[in-house]
Amino acid sequence: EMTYNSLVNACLYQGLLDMASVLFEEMKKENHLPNIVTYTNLINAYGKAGDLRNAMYIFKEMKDKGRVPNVWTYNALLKAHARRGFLEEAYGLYEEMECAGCLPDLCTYNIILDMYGRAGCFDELEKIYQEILINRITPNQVTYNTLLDAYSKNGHSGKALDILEKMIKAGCRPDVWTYNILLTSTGKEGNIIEAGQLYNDMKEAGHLPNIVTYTAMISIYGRNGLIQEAETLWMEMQSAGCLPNLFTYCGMIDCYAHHGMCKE
RNA sequence: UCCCAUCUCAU
Repeated sequence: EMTYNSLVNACLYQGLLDMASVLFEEMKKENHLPNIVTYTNLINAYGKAGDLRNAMYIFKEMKDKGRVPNVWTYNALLKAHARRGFLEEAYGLYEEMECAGCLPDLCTYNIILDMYGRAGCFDELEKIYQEILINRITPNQVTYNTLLDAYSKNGHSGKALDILEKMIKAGCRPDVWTYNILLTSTGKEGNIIEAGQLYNDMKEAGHLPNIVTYTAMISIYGRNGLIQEAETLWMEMQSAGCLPNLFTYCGMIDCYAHHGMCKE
């Protein structure tokens, strides 16, 4: 039974959802009851795949079999709905968890904040943020990054700066994600110099750029015809031991394609 | 109050 749980979870960890579900079914046929971690991981995997139907099915099944969903389970299901844009359903789950005696944690709130941010529902977002404070939960880096991303993506750069200030005042150090969010939105607004400045600030603050940073910067330069700069970063990235991924290649190819350099 | 799973960024 422990072996089955481990096998299913190992498959999920490797992204082998199909294999995991085969083992999961086999496990049940042999009358082993999957544990809550296994159920939660499966819900997560289906959620990531955008497969709400199966995520919900697993959730129902676990309840039928007497496994009691915990915060992690609800968070997984919540995120699955949030990412598909099912705001009402997600909020329903949030209320359901309260009824089930399952207290929302900061992850729960972060997921909901992210959901409203993506949807551009700022009134709801503010309401949730207040709820966090009322419940005397201390926002963490993820919370601030989520808020920053929500506001800066929607053109509210002034509000985003307020958040950043709040974050720092609260003693929460901006991390790589924070910088990535800031430089991406700054670049999209056409402030290329400022984006480059943020990139330098980040390094000076002792943060190593990651693949997301490089991809964002390369794309910013590429969109603005600064091919040299994009190429320089491309090489800098490799010498830093950071390998380009599909996102990075797309950024670089776009850069060349939009400036009549198809050969490259 | 053993161990394992959940939240935010780039094309």
